[in-house]
Amino acid sequence: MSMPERIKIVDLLNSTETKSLVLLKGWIRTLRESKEFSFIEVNDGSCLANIQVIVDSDIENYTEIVKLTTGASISIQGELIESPGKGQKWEVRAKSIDVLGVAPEDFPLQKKRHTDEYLRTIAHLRPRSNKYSAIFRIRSKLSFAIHQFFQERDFQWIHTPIITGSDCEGAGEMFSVTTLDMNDIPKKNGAVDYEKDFFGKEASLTVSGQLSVETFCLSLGNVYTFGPTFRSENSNTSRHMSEFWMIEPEMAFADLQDDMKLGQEFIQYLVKYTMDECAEDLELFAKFVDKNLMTTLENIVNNDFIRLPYTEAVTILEQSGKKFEFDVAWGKDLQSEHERFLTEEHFKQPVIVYDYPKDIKAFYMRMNDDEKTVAAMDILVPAIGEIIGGSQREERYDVLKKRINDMNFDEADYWWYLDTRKYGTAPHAGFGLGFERLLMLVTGVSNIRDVIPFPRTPKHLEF
RNA sequence: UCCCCGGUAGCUCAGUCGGUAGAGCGGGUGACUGUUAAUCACUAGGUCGGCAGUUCGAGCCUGUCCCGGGGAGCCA
Repeated sequence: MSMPERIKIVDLLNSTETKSLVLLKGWIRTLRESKEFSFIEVNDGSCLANIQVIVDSDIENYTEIVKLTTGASISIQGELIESPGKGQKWEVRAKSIDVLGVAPEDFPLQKKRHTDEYLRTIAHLRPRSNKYSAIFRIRSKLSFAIHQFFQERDFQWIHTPIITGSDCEGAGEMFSVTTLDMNDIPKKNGAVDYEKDFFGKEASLTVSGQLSVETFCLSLGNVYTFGPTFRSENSNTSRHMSEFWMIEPEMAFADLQDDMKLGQEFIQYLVKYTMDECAEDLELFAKFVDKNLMTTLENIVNNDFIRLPYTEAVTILEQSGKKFEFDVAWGKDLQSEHERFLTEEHFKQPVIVYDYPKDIKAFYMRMNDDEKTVAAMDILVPAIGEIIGGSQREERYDVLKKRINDMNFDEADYWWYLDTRKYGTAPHAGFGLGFERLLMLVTGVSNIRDVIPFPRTPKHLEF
């Protein structure tokens, strides 16, 4: 018989019939040895479950095989049969096994639960564990679901630039991009002479694709970005990273109500998608990471989000009788503890707070008729807090120009942004959703560093 | 950046009043033989985060630095 093609373990486990000859390859998760025959559990990353391989002692390299340890990679040819043992439907009776790569005794992953902190120090090996392989399969599936959601609704995916010369993105501290010799920086009148730099001007990594994507919104209609985003804030929390992925939809001829509707539908779609398409992986999180996970997810999918004007949110907080570390007052931004009270204790479900005081929000948000608030909205979810921040954008040329001047920004920096309002302006709205925060919501994982392959945070650039 | 907690074997942790180091898992060796994080026996394995100090004596007390975690701010 000729060498069969490699079959993935997920396909073996979903098999409906026995197979006389299969070829599978993977990494040993555990090996139970005896003199006459042994059990090897093999995982190839195609699914959470392992397949059990039976090795009879009469195969030629038996003594070599039984000395293998967790982590070794092997190639197995054998027969797929119904398992006579309990606990699994199928198993493979090996005819021959080739060792592809051994794993010496200092292999850092063991057949037991490790802490997330430890696994973070071996981020190159952690996807070989059950929990992390599940996270990264879900991450991949959800990335696809994001495109599917928007493509089904005729949103165009726009690739906004990673390197920006715009110092007006205004969403946080930026990383510089330069080819200047840091040991010999050219100066002009005491300041860095950026004319000598690669782009001939100061350049940075993007903190948001929003301003760029707005120009496409006002031409292609409904658009979105999905890509990496960089912020050099010195944030040391379980919810922030220096490099993360963000989704920013932007809808033409849309107002804040449309924006809130889209935000809710988007989150519900993605949660539902995970429940339907990643059920086996999700079960691991419901069992070992967050016992209430399925209840939380079902609550999100089955109920409309609460829509709450900022002013009413302040009233609720003031009348709650709850002692907060930070005072609640109209005009002040809601603190984490306030947001958590609203979504976790008071409503016990996602809450959309909207119409915030203008002084605590960005210049591009649309001024409401009361001249005191802007058409902004934040979607708050239990355990994470803010997962979406969005707004209807100021489309009125004069009003936008005045806001830019009132905030002492240089109008010249915003010439192309203002142009979009000068020529055929139109109402539009959008939001930003942190992809990793969504993954935290869906999996119950409590530290954002554990839902991205190699986290970048202040003072951490390993791997 | 600020506040709090922690750092002991490869991993997870215990360590009493300050008297010089322990367990489980993992590794090795053997037994068992349809197991399921198998089980049983034996065995190897330590700069107690670094440096300085107090003390006859420090894993334990003091100072300082490094690292990790939780919370806050900034936000997604």
